[in-house]
Amino acid sequence: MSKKQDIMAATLELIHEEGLQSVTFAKLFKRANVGSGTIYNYFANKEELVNAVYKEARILMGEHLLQNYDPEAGLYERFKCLQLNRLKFGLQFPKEFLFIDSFSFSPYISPELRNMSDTHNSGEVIQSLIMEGQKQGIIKEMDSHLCHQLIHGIISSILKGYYIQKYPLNETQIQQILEASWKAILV
Amino acid sequence: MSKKQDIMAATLELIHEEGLQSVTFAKLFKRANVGSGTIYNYFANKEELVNAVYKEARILMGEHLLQNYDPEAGLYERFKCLQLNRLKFGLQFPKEFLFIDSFSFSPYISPELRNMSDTHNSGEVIQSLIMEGQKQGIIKEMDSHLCHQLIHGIISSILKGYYIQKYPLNETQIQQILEASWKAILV
Amino acid sequence: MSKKQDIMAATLELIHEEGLQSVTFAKLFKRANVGSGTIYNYFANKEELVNAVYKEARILMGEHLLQNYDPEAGLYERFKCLQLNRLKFGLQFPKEFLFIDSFSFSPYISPELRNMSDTHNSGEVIQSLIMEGQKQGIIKEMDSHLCHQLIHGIISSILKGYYIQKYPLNETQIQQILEASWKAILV
Amino acid sequence: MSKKQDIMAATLELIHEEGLQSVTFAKLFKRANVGSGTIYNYFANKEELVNAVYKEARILMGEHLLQNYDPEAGLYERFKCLQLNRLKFGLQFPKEFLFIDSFSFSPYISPELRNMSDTHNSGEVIQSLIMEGQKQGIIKEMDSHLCHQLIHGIISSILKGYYIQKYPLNETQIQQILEASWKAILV
DNA sequence: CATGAATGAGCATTCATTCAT
DNA sequence: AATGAATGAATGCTCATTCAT
Repeated sequence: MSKKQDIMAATLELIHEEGLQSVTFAKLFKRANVGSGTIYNYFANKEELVNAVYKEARILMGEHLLQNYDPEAGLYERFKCLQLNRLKFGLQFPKEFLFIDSFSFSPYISPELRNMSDTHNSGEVIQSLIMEGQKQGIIKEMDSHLCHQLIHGIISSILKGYYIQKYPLNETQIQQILEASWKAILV
Repeated sequence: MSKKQDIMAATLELIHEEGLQSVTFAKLFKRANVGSGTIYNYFANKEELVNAVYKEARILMGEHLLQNYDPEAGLYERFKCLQLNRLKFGLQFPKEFLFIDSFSFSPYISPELRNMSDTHNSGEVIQSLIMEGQKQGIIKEMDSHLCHQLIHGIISSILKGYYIQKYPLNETQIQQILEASWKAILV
Repeated sequence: MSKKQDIMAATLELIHEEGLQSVTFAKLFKRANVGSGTIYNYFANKEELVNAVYKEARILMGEHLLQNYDPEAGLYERFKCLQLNRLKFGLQFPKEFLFIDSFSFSPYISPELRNMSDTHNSGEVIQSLIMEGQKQGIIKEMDSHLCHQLIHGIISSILKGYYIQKYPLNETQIQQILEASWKAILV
Repeated sequence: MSKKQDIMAATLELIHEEGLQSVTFAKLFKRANVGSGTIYNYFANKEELVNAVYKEARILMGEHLLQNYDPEAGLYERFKCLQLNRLKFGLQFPKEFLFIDSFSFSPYISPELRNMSDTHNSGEVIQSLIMEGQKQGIIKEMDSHLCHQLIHGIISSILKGYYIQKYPLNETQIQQILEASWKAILV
């Protein structure tokens, strides 16, 4: 692995373990096993580093959100696929998921980055799915952003409870969550 | 207002505006209009101060969560009351709500404080409401903590979207959210 | 005991226990059981307080150095009396002795105070005793201040070793010390 | 000279001039001509710095105490050599001598360091010299630590008087002191 | 590219001192 | 006379950043 990747991996780990506020460069260099000046060959400063880590995590998430997505499938099938992909991403990449969740509203992340469209524009896919459902009279008429936020919020919240071991998340629970989030927005 | 309250109010404001990591004592003293040593008459260090602010916010929230709660009312009525109280608390006290939301899983907050039971134990009220509904065959059988997390998560997520002005939250939207969170957990 | 004496006693105790550099007013007020402003009714600042404590210790020592001194006694008798008084003072008042020993050369103590003549001028008594012995050909001819310093130094040094329990100091040892210091300055 | 040595030299100077209690980092950095953070590349904190300076001074003293010491020489010759070495060390290195003298009983110096054996164990050499003299019936029978303390005390005390210019210390005085300290412990 | 000693602005915290009560 | 909350200059220390090697 390159020095650059060592540094970014160490950054993500440390933020996950201790929170951004206690991630010092001293800890970072020790963890990444690089000299203290090395980072400045790759990043102009701490903020750029954190933003790069954020961007990488967003790209990774974007790659997962549309996996196995079949635009030809039924509305419910497509909905379930999107929700499941998000949930599975959170289960597989907890550090990345939490990092994105925490920093998406942080002033530390540049606005352009925060609003970047995920690979393949998964955000727009969800939005149009919602509007399509509403046109068909299946999904309740409401502000599509509100609706979007609602179903994302369920996944985020469930994952956070899982991370702190409030409950297990096996196949049964996962199906319950997908159904619940679907029923929440039906007419 | 006492100096102690000045300090705590300034702390909450600054955390809301810039995040904990950029709350320096210099900013704090300027905002609270006190001398730099004054805080140490009330708090041993920064961590104790933040914990005190957290505790106060939790107490405030606890006072709101069970307002107008009628234990004799119907299941749905009681559910709506609890969800509405939480939503209204978030609307009325955005700083306190976000602070609690962000720090409830932070190592900065002492475990005892994090697990404090809210005034009147609103948490238990919700848990038993869920179990009551499950016994009656109204609410879907699932891990009650999962169910609890799910309905809280909807409120939190919706509020965060509102705070960054993704959509308005007036009476129509509020009713939609209450219904959506209810339908999500029905059988 | 008056507040003023409480403060001075606490000061001496704390200097003895932890050294001047770690004697803070906070510790002082706690130990003396007075309010933090009280000291300023008696002393303008910390330096004045320490100087007052020094002066009191010097006065106390001065009162002991000439006890039972018989100007009519023989030279050796008088010498032994002076040395014994100094030694006994150190044994009876270790805090005062060490405090005087440490601060006699410190810039913290005002020059006037450092050079104060002890009650009854015990310093001059010793100096003239030395010169008298030199005139009689009993005490070696040398700078009288050097001689004075030499015999004082023996007592100081022996006491410091005793304080840290290097050896006991009972009647046998005391007699050995008096003899040793006497022999040191004989012709 | 390296930065580390610059810092240690400045520390010793400042302690000598103003006492430990007034050695602030601000003064230290100015005197040593280094940046304020530089010290932390070498010492974890102020206490470690002072201890390092103490250790260096002790090592320097240890190197001087046994200079020209001839184990085959007569008892008096050896005694004079040891006393003279100590006295000359104090004359040549007043800062180091006073620093060691003041801090040897201070809680600021770690116990391990305080009890370090000087290079070549000069302490043990003196102890065995005393015991040898006692066996031969030349030196008075007394606790050997007491005896040791007595002859060291004379040198320390004389040096302190010299430092504040109470008297000169040229060849005549030095010989008087060596004789006096020898006579003090004879039978 | 990679390093790490050196830096100094900025930080949390301490503490002698003041002053209204 | 006695108090202690309030103060802010000063302190020890941290840490992102620079730069000569």
